[in-house]
Amino acid sequence: MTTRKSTQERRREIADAAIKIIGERGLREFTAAQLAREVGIKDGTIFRHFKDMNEIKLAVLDRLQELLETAPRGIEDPLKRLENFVLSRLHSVAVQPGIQSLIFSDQISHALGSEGPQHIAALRNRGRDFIRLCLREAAEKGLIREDLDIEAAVLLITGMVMGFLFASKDGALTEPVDEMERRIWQTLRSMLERKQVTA
Amino acid sequence: MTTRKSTQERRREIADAAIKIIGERGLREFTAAQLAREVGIKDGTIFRHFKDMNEIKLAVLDRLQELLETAPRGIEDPLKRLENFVLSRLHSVAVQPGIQSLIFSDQISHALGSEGPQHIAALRNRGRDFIRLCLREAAEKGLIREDLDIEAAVLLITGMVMGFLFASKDGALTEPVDEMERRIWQTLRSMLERKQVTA
Amino acid sequence: MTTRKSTQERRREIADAAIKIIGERGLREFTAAQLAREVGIKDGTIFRHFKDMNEIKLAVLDRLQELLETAPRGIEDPLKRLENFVLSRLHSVAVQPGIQSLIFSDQISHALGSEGPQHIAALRNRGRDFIRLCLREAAEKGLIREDLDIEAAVLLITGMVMGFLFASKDGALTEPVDEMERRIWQTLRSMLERKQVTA
Amino acid sequence: MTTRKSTQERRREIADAAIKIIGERGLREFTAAQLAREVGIKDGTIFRHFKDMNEIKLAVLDRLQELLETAPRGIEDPLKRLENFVLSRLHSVAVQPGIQSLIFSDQISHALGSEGPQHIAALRNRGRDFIRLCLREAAEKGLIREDLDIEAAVLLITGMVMGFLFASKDGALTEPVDEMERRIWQTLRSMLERKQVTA
DNA sequence: CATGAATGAGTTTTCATTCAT
DNA sequence: CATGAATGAAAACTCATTCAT
Repeated sequence: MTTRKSTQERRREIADAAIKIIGERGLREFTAAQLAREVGIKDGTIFRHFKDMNEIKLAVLDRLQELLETAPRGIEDPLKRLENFVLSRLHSVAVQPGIQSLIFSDQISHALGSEGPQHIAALRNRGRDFIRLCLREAAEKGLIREDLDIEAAVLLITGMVMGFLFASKDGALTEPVDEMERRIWQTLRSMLERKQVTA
Repeated sequence: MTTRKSTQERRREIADAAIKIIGERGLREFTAAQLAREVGIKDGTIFRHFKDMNEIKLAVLDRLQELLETAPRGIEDPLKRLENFVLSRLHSVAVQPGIQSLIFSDQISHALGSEGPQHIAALRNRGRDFIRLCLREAAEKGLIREDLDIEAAVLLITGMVMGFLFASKDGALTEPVDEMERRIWQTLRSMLERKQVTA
Repeated sequence: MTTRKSTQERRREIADAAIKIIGERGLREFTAAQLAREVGIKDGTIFRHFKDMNEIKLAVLDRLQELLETAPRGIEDPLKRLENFVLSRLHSVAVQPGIQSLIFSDQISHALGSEGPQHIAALRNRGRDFIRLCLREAAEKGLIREDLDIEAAVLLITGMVMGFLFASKDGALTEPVDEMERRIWQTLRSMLERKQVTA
Repeated sequence: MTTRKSTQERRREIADAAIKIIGERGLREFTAAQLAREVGIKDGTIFRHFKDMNEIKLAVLDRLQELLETAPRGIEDPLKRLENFVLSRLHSVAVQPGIQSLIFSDQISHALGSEGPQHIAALRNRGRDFIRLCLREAAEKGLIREDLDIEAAVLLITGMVMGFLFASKDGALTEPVDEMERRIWQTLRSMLERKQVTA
């Protein structure tokens, strides 16, 4: 009955199980036993694939990084690139809330110990950097209003994803998720726009 | 050596210690022993003041509610009311990051068990309701652009606080905190504004 | 709201509460807190009246002795005396099962520590002695069959009370309690009787 | 130093240790730590073999049932069957007093919680049922006196075992145990007998 | 590679007891 | 005489981790 798999496979399985558990049930349930049950092996076996729990947390971090590496490239128009990025994040909130939830909670951050905050900060900074770059390019090309405070806008855009995430978690959305996704982008869009357009 | 205090005092001390610990060190460190050490009593003594850990979590919830009950009232201008609210939240992020952090993480939510999400959702919904009311009133009075999508704006504003919170946690602020606070509100402000003004 | 009573009164109250608790809920519930609640005082106060829990157990023993001191005296006919004794025990089983239950369980015995078994044995021996004396006198007076094995009969009679006690606890009585009481004595009676009588 | 045994073995060891401890030292000593010491493992290890203490109590119940399943079958003569049964119980009192002691104390009953009394009652009722059946058959076959009150006799016989049990515990036996066993059955026997026989 | 038994350190909680008020 | 806060020790579990098989 025992399914034998390579360590490589098992490592991914375990990391994914960890993400699922932490995201859905919180850090308190993130135990070797739960992990093992989720993967379908016995708890002792976990440590054949990972030295200790800390190594698993690091693997989780790596996995998250992979899963988030969806920043669109190769699109000419910076605003279009931003739109893709934002919509993809908003969509991932609706589709796999666990992951986004994980990134914007302090759970792993704390779990990882002293280096945790740095790791997680780095992860989040990638998103900020991407947004900042898009905005700068758009500003240079005159695609957005000149007086836009780019730094504030970066915070606003990253925050919006969170606002959407928590609202959907709390059941506080007054409209269907997919409609809301569009409307959020619309609102954001009109904020960035050159005023003249609407004059 | 023994410091004797009333149960009432101890309960508050313990609840505050809980907030501090969860906010700063995460749920994993939220144990009777840590709580006791923080307060300066023995761990068994905790349970002379609280029936069990769950009761402590509920006390934390109450305390959070108290700390957040700062929604400004009595101000005529809805936009001014909103400004006060947003600035106070932004400021509290800078001053006592633990609390805001707590509200926008799933930590207590999970800790509180099955009813946790509801409790926390209710807490967060208050903020949303307040913002929604301000925006509606402002819209009626013609103080903001007519085509503003109020629901999207609610998410955007709540999210902004989070965006600021996480950016400051991550050391991702390019400017000093207090300046950033002002700039964020400015940016938000100009977004809500009637377009004609800038025509 | 506090009722102040003399230590003497409190001691009896506490001992009675102890009997009630141990009899009805078992030794595991016999704690200072439960005792205090039953009596209507706070747990610390228990130790103003008793040095420690052990002293309470000894008081329980004394109280049991008192409650059992109902061995009838002054009746001429030894068989009548025995009848009174047996019926009174059987009746007490029905009326206050806790006490009898206590005497025939090892609960206090164990609770009292190393001297417990002796104390309890002494208590139970009194009943045996009483029965033995009645039977001997009856034998001498030719009121019971000559070939009766008195020692065996003593065990049989004491056991019968237990048989009745446990049957009534287990809901294993096929007839109403009071009828059963009579029938048991009848059966016992006919066993002791001289055979000639029924020839 | 570590002795490794199968869970199956350990479960039996632990259940037996539980019977020994409860029987000899009482429920208060029935703790995971004592159990572990008796078996020679660490206390936490207990819970690798049993979910919790309650599961151990249930195992004790099962084990008791096994140990008591000695009701003789296949003997034609109902009185002979009864004799075997009674003598075997009396004997087990002398040989392994802990077990009988356990069945006629409220200890496990209370320990098992709300369902405890039922479980234990069921266990005791088996004995009663067996005795009742023997007596009924004997009555039908005219082997015992016609006027015998069967229900009273059932109580009397079960009680007798207890009477013997407690007397031997209390050191109240005036004769050697094995002689007493015989004499008790004799006395009982003569009680059941048809009167005519002795006329 | 996987299991299943064992462990040590920790967790929450209970409890007898002390003592300042 | 009574309370209410505090304590130390022990209870019942839990959990990461080790290792013989």
